[in-house]
This record gives sequence, C-alpha cells and structure tokens, in this order.
Amino acid sequence: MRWTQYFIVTSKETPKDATAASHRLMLRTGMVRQLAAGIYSYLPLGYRSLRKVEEIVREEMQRAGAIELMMPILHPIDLWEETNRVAAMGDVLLRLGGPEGDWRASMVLGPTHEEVITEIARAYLKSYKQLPINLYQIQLKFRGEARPKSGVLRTREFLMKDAYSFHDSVESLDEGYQKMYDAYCRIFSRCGLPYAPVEAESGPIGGDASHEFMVLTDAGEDVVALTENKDYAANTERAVCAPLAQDNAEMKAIEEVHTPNQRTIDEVTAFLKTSPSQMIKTLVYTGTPPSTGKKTDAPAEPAIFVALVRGDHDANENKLNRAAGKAWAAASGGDGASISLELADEGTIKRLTGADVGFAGPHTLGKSGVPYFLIVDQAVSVMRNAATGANKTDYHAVNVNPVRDFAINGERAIVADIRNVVDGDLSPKGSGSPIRLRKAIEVGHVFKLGTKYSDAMGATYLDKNGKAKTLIMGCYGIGLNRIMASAIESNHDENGIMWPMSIAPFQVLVVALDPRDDEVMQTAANIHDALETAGVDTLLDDRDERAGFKFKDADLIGIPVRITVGRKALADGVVEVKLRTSEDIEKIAPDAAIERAKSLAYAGLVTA
RNA sequence: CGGGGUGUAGCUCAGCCUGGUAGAGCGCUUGCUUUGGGAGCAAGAAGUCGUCAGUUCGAAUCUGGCCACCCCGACCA
Repeated sequence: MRWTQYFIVTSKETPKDATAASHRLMLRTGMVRQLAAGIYSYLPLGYRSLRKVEEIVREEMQRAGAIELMMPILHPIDLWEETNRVAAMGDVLLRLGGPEGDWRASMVLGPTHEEVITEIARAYLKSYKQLPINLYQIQLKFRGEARPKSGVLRTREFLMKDAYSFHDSVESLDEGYQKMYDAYCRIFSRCGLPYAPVEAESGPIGGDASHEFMVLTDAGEDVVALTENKDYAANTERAVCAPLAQDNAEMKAIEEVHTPNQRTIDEVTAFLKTSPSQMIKTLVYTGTPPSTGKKTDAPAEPAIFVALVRGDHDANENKLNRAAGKAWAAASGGDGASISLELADEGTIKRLTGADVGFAGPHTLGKSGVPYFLIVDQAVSVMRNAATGANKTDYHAVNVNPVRDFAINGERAIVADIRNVVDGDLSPKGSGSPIRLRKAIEVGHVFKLGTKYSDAMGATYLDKNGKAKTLIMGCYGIGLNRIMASAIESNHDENGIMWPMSIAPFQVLVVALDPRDDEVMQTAANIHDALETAGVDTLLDDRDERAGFKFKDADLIGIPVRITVGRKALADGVVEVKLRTSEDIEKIAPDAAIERAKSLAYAGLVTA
C-alpha cells in the first residue's frame, strides 16, 4: 500500500480530551474518530489493527473447536423479560423507543447474547448427541454506559467475541471451560499483551467458576490482587486473604470519651490520637430478605444489618451481601442466598443507635431494642482495645473488645470476611506471600453459567434415557477494542505506538526518502512489492516530504519494521533496516533487507 | 445520578471581564526556496462563535433555558 493512495491522518497536536495513552495515540495516529460519547469510527489504519485482532481470535476459537455464527443486534424485549434481565440491566439495556404499541417500543439493542443463544439452543439442541457444543460470534454490543471514558476502553458500542457452550454434565462444562481458558491464553499471548488470568466474582456454581483476563496497566479501571510469589491472583471484588492473627493485648476497661462533632474515621483518629487500624467502623445497612414463601404472602420486611470493619478497611459489597444471606439463614432459615444491602438512611440509624449519624458502635447497640443482624469482619474479630462510636451523640468509646463487649457469634451475629483485601495482606494459599494491588483492564472473561438461562427459558434436551434435562452452559467474552487499546497502553513510548507484530496495521514500513529520485523510488517500490508478494503487510511512504517529518510519523504509527531508502546510502548499495523498539540501524543490500523483513514479520506472528 | 469544567475554522486555542463588521498557530491549496528527525517565504480557501430566547440601536461578548462533550465520584450482565 502506498501512503499517498491510502487514508492516514496523523496529528502533531495532543487532543485535549484524551488522558489515557492509548486514547491519545489512537487519536493522534488517526486510528479512530469520536462521533459521540463512547461511540467511535474506526478509520482505515485502526480498522486494520482491529481486523487483525479479530482474525487471531477467530483462529484460536476455531482451533478450540468453537463454531462461528452471527446473532442480531436488535432483540425483542420479551426475550429479556423471560430471564428477568430487563429490570436487572436497568439503564444499561438500550431501548429503541417509540410510541406505545409501535414495534419499536418492544425492541432493545443487544448488550450481550445469552438470551438469543439460549433461544437458539432451546429450538435446536434437543439431544445429548449434539453436546457438547460451543457457538460464538464476533458482533457489536450496545450498552448504556453511564460514563464512557478513556477512549475505546469503555464505550457504549463495542466489538465483542462472545462464545456460549452447552453441556450435559458439569464435567463436560469443566472441560469446555478449560478449553476456552487455554484458548484465551493463546489469544492474549499472540496479541502481545502482558496479561494475567485472575479469579473473578463467581457465578451460581461457585468455586473457580469465573476468571477474568486482565492487562496490568494504570489506565485500567479494575483493581486486581496478585501475590508476590504468584500463587494467587484475583479481582479485588472477590479477593480473599489469610485471616489476621488474634491480637493478644491485655483487655482494658471501656471508657467513653467526649468527641464533639468528630464523625469520620479521620477526625476521630486525630482527636483520639489513635490509628484507623485501631478503630471499628460500624456500617448500618438495610436489606430485604427473600420471602420464604411459606404461610403468608406478606411481602418480606426490610431488615437491618450492621457490618463491622476495621477503620482502615473497606467493606466489600459482594461479600457483605453473601454474609447477610448467611446471617439471615442462620436465624430464620432459608437458602442463604445473598441479600442485596443498601446503606441505611439517617432515620434508621438514629432509631437503631439512639444517636446522630457518625457515632454508631457495636457494644451498646442492643439498648434501643431495634432488632438487627451483626456481621463482624474477621479482622475486627481479632482486635483488642478498639475505638468506636458510643451510640451517643458526640461520644466515642475506647477499649472496646469483641466477645467481651459484644457477641460476635450467635443467633443474630456472625464472623465473616466482608472486606476488600489491602496491599500487604497475605496470600490465602498459606504461603505467607504478600498481596499487591494493581490496576488492570479486563480484556476477557470466562464464566460457568450453569443453568441460569436454560432454566429461565426452558432450554432442555433429551438424555440417553429419553429424559428431559436442562442444558448446562458456559459463556466466554473478549473485548476486541480493549485488546487494541491495552496493546497500546503496554507498548508505547513518548514518540508513539510500538505495535506487536501480530496486530500492527502494517508489518513493514518502507520509507522512500527522496521519492523524486528514480533510483530511490524504484528500489523502495521493489522492496514493497516483494514483501507484499510474500504476504507481508507493507506500507510505502512515498510522500514528497522532508525526512524528519516522515520519521516522526513512522514512530507515531509504530509499524514494527522500518526500511529506509535514501539517496546517500543507496549510492553505497545499502538500505537501512530498523525496528521500532530499538535504536539500532542495520545497513544491508535491498535484497537482504527484503529477506530480513520477511523473517521478522513471520517470526512475530508465531508467538503462540 | 451528584460535583466540577468546556463549547469560536478539520485540530489546539486566544478574543468575552469592559458589547461596535471574526483572530493566531497547526493542517489544507498554489508558487518559489529547502531536503536524514514534525523547514522558510509569499499568496489563498475555510467559522450560522453549541442552540433557543431575552436585554440592547447593535451580542462571540451581558442574562436565562436547553443541548453536547470532558474530568472526579456513584454505577458497570
């Protein structure tokens, strides 16, 4: 491809709205152009890269035995009602709109395709002989992201590879899951990404039912916990750590301290001259337990759940919701399913504590007579002589001790892990290796769904005995745009992008320094043609521009191999071969340069 | 959804406070010079100043509504 006949629009200016490196470079290199918030056009250079990512994904999916199909972007909303996800997705689900009764009013843009694939499975996967099977597509998704950001890292429209597997046993699902897991590793390796699979919030099956594939970079929105010895990796939404050891300090007598207007942890620790790690944070939540569906049809009443975490720790919503379910089940029966909690309003807190907001504590909480469940974080359960609120406006208590001063195990009290891990916590594997927190971009997610959708939609097959069984499912997603952006996040310098060979828009750039010099142009064109013939994606910079200008552009768009053809060097019978990632310049004959570029291009593709 | 900010040429921005016929740099077009790390000179093309209303003889500029975009937070199958 000749530059002058192609469409490349680079810019010297740094766009004002771009903060993430990938966003800035994708705009400067003219790979994408924003049309609206979270909505981008892929210009030719960017689209070439995206297509290469797509092709790698497709190859590895096929290698893993998955079968490609394509499902619609427009879905009837009824389908989403079947699985109750219209409510669950909320504003994320984009509706087409239109007047009542109009067909448009009953259409949504697909944010994912579990419902559509399950509808297909329900119709056609009727026999165990058809299982297992893995169907995938590469298709646009639409989500009403509240806040698109960081260029193509978080958008309202994006390209996703989504695969769905169907099985007749949990063992078969495990196998299918492992195949996808392995395929994902190959895909991200081939794309040149420094990735890490981490345990993610697990699905209905529990255990290791879900892994996210993360690219470690500060531009990411997720935080992952990795131990130094690499024996544990998890998203902080899920990460656990070794329990903290019991503090054995001698228990002192409780004292109340007048703390006028000192409400926050920072204020109180400064006032009491203690540290947040010696404080107990008392968080009051409300949540509605599942109606047990027994005698009465009365709607379940919201219950109060009090969570205790150390002053320097944050409560983890998922863990807390699960613990609330357990606490409820222990006291009232039920299946222990998690309960979605919300922070209590001011009135509830006042009623419970008898004090203004900011002075709650566990030891005198029962005196108001308002019933509540107590969930004590493991780190709190081992504290000694802690400071906390006194349930009395403008007073805190010091030397509060779990067990002695408030029950941590009982009919309405449990100890659980309900906090986020922090940097320095120890590996849950018992190795003693410290956990480090790193920011990361989620580029892929593999998930054991179980029968969540097949149950809801009645997707069954007949087993060997002719009995109807519910299909067991897995689902596996990859964000293609995110692969591109995170490849740039991980491979760039102050001059521009440094593409991995496998997903570079072109593999080789031939720079003709004096395009009006016949010999130079002829040589450059020959190199270009020979490489193209050999199947190497080659761009020939034939613009009549100054050398510096062209080199700056070359560094910016980051094509891995650069061959410079200039008048002076050509007089000595050589051209220059240079890698984007190195300052070294190799001066060799044009024919040798062709061979060199070929082997570099081929070598860069077989990293899998 | 809460808080903050910005809308003027394809891009980056000035002009607004103190109202009076639209500016610069980059990019683009033409010519000459230059030619190994984003060249110089000259001449050009290009903007309903986000939008609607109001104030005024007169609004990019003052006032109000709306819209869009960005950042922080909340949220994220």
